[in-house]
Amino acid sequence: MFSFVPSSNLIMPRTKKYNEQEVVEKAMNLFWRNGYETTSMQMLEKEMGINKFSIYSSFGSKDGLFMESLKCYKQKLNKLIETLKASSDDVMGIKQYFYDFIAFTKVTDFGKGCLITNTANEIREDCQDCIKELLSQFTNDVKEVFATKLRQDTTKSETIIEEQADYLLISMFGLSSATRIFNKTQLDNYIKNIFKNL
Amino acid sequence: MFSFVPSSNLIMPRTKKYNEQEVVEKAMNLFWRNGYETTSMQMLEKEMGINKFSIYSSFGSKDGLFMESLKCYKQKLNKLIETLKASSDDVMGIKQYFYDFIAFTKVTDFGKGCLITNTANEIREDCQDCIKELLSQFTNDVKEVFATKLRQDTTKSETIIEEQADYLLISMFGLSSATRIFNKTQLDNYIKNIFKNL
DNA sequence: TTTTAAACTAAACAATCGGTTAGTTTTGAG
DNA sequence: CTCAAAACTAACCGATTGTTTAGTTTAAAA
Repeated sequence: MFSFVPSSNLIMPRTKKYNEQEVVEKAMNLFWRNGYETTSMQMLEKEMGINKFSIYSSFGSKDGLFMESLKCYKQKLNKLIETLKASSDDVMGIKQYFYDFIAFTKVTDFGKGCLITNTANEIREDCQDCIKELLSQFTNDVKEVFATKLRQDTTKSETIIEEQADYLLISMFGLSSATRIFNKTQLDNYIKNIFKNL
Repeated sequence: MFSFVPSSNLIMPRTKKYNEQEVVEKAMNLFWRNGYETTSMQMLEKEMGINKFSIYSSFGSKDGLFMESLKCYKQKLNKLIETLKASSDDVMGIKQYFYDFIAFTKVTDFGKGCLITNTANEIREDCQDCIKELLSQFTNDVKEVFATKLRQDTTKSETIIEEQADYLLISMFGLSSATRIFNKTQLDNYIKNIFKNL
């Protein structure tokens, strides 16, 4: 949750020099590149361009900032999902979503993978429930969108739909891992093969 | 590198109470479960059952211990590769390797993923070259074994071999990611679909 | 048994971690 | 203008990080 926003009838002595949405995006990118533990408050201060005090008054704690970063990440990812939902193509739409994800993770030569899966493993036990929850929520959403797309082919049984949706979902995990290591040609080739039997 | 081993003509006042191979394996498992940063020397002391001093005299630093853990991990992974090499099956042999990997990562209900890919993202920049090197070395090895297996089908062109080997390699990355999140049924289903189009 | 050097224990190291707080600056309502 | 309260700066907090070191124990060679 973001910091307290005063209502207009109270006096408002000073305005923030920074935009919380903007700085949280910078924090998100830092977590995405370096993971949770490796990203120190010092690094966050520098990257976000604001003081520690400001970070704490806006986000409460490092964990709080990280959670806000995850929300920010998820919002960006949701835009890709919305594009997929809006697409008139079914299987080809999903394929395009795979390509969109590569572009989304790209930094210079390689991608940053997926922020959630990147950090899910290293996070302390008391935060794991939260991130696991976020992850399962997200995977369910994506799988459902995949399934809806696949159902446009009415010749497919519901069992097959379920199976193929799971298959595509896990393939997405492979892709997100792979963006950090493999080049564009290899990734394109990977996607081509994934969709061969759909 | 392990600690100094004195030659037999020197006097040997006292023997180590622990076996370096054994304790490095315990360290490896801890890194595998928790990642690099989250795993503290304190946790390592407890898990390895030896004192900090002993860890430092044997492995020099936390980084040194981690590198040794990676080597240990790679050795275990190599055993799976050797099994695959020895197999008379070609594509089915690779499929079995996928199943073997799931069993390899399994802890209780879910898997631990791949130690290298789990930690590659969170590691500090000065260590990244090393782990990236290890990773690319490993991926090249695995890809070559896959390619050799695929070549047993002489109807396939070298272009197709190359393409399919890459495809299988990246699919392995997906699998390693997926072991941490998806259940056995979903993983089996995933593997089934991967091999459908080969 | 004596000797000696490595293995061990435990306390302490500086540095950094996430987080706080006292004090100053700023700004807009009254 | 005045002034109150939030935004800001910077120094500081205890705890924990990885690492070292002084001192003790131990076991094998002489």
